[in-house]
Amino acid sequence: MLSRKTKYGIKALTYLAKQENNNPVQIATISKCENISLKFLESILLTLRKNGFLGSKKGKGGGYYLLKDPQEIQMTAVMRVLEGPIAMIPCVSLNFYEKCDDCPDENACSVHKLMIQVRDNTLQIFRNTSLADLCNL
Amino acid sequence: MLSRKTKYGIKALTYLAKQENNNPVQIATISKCENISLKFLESILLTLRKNGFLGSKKGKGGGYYLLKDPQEIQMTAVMRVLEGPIAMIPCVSLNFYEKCDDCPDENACSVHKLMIQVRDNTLQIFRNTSLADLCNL
DNA sequence: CTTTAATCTACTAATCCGATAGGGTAATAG
DNA sequence: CTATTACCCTATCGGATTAGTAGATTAAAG
Repeated sequence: MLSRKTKYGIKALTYLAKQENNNPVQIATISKCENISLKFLESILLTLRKNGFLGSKKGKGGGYYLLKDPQEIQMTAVMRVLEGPIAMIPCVSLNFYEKCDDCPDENACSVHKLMIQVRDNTLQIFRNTSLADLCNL
Repeated sequence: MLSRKTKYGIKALTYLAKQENNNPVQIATISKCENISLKFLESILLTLRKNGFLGSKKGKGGGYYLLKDPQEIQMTAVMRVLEGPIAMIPCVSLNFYEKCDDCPDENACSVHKLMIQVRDNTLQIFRNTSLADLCNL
């Protein structure tokens, strides 16, 4: 399941990408327009800033704004920052790999092989989709 | 993330499918061979039985056995029973649909459109994979 | 009929994680 | 200086996951 965090994060990024200019937008504005809990959105935008997606400006006229061109923002990067692993199980994760404690041999595991297929397919979709694509779709 | 329940369930099904004959196999046997907590596995096999995948036999010489040919068991069915929705978000789920409370218009939602693609791809993999395929892979 | 080997059922518990709320701090514009 | 806004820390609440415990039920074997 996709967490609300990721869902809200993507929605917020989309909102920012749709702005005409790249002026700072207040958290409260996004919160209202997208029906997202203000405090929750606050923490989400913070992580997006710390991971290089967003810039921020404090005080009057402040807010958040995109740091990169929406076309340069791959969904793989967004997903990994907000949701964590893209794979459904750690033993097939590229960036969050972890061995299963019950599997003596990964290559003999039926679940492993199945989930590698799912991962590869999902990965391809996210790689081929940028934030700009999301706005146009 | 794939739950342990699903992972163990698939492993157990695979184990049963690999048996020469279709004689009942005890929970304890599967539990030991696949390193799965006995009581947890017990409840998983129970749900698989209640959903028509497995038969059971009580008493001496009892255990669980497959009710269908492994080739007839689609991974979509297994996933839906054990894991629940295949989609990453309820608003794009075929069998577990639920409207998002924050979305006034689904068709305008960027997350929605993205997740439909992921769902379709994942679904295709699960549809094209049977329990027999898992054993051979 | 008794023993034994299994599944079945129900209750409980620990742990973790998602989601959200509260309150205070820091920076910035006017 | 004051209002505005992002920043940061903490606590909480609920629900799902992953088991563990105790006993009931059923069926086969002798």
